[in-house]
Amino acid sequence: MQNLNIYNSLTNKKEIFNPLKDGYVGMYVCGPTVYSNVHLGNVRTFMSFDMIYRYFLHLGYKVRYVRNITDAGHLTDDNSEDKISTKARLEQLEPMEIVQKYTVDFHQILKKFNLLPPSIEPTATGHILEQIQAIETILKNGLAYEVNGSVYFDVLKYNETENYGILSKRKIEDAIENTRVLDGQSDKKNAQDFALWKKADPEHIQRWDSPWGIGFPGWHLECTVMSTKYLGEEFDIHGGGMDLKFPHHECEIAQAQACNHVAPVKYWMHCNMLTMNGKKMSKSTGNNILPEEIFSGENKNISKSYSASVARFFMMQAHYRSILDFSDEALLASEKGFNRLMEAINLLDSLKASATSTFDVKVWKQKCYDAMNDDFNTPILIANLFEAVKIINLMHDNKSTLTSEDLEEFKKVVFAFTFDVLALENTTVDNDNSDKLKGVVEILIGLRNQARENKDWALSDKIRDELIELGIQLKDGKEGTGFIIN
RNA sequence: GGCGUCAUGGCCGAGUGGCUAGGCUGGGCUCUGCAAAAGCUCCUACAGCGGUUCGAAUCCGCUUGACGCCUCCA
Repeated sequence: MQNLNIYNSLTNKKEIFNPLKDGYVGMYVCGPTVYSNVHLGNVRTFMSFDMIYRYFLHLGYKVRYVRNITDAGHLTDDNSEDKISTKARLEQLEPMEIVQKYTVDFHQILKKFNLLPPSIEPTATGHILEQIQAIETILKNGLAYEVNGSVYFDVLKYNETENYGILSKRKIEDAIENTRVLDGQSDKKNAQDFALWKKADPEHIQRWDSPWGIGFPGWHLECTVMSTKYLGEEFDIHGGGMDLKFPHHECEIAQAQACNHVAPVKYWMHCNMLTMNGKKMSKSTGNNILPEEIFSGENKNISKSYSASVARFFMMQAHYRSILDFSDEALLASEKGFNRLMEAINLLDSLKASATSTFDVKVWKQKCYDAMNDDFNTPILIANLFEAVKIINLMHDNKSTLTSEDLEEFKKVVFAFTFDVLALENTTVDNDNSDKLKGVVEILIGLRNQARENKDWALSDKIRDELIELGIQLKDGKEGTGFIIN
């Protein structure tokens, strides 16, 4: 197996991937908080890790991929109620109805973008007991304290022997200086302490019994507990959006260290933000676009609808660690490029082998792997796929050749990267009516060819132009006329 | 205010010292009855200023600008 380099946010360097156990990968990715519809920015992160998951599978690893559903615990701005409870009150539903509604939406959307389901998808509410046990352990280890029915993690105490800020590269002294002023009615000893367990006010709907009274778990604990339970005290990869790096992931490290006395994660991976109009997409600010709006075209930021595959291709054309700005213009360009790629792939099966090869398939194949092995560089991979497009078109025009052995290898690699790794779906292939539709188009092509032989250009052009209006484009080539249906 | 990231040609977007990224757009050519498609080809680059170096988009410093985190966020 070839060396795979991964950019580790913990060290800010690319490192050769060495799994804890040969041939196996344990990967945890922070999932959504299910109190509203996922927007395209959320989708980007999950799509990036789907690509990463798929590439590991392609390389032959056995992967346990855990992605949670956060269905409890995230507080709103006023710190009095969590987001799911707030939404439940607003929509007059049970919190679990809210959770169910948006979990179903989440799954449907990801399926449309062709994401594989994770191996395990645990929920926070399904792991309250484990969270209480973890809190007890942290209390026992002297790194948390109870105040008035709530339990807080003692960041300063932890920082005496460990490094709070190891991931986000913050110095706790700076944080203290900068937060000294805002001193509230908080029970916390220090502003940077975070809640492990919060006492529930009487009106709080989501509530569980605990050794410290009725309450609910803190918002960083679930990931620590669930990753430990399903992947062990140490595991290979932890991923999530860049915006979770601090405080969420920093707190996860602290909690895991406080419980198990080991660094939980070998490689931290962070996907960058999808922006729109230069600003981060976000649920709370409303600067976002929903997948359904992409599919329907009903959003003021786009001029037309786009397929999920085009959106996926658009995102795969940027590196996962780069900020990507969403725009109609960029989507239009991606759609054209995507169609060109798919049209070439549609020609692959009709290509004929020759006695010699004019193109080095082995070198090209290695370039594809080199791109992916360099921290999952999908834009470079796609550039290489466009080199393949050129070869396919040249072969189609009999201007380039491959031996049957090379051709088989070439097809295998093109298919593997396009469909298995990038997980693009060939929307240019037709649906159930295709055979009949194709037959009709073939008849029209025949009529047009007769007209052309008779130099009846008026008729031949009429057939061509009326077909194009229906979205059927004829392509005249040396070997006859082909067509694509858009 | 603190910490951090980024600034590439008309647009999107790769590239951690010397060698064509790629896609989209625009011009020219080949093919074609004419187009389209396809192929070939061309144009406009590395925010600004200074430094290191034989050589920098790539390293260092400063300036300007943008964004992210510091509160829930993928």
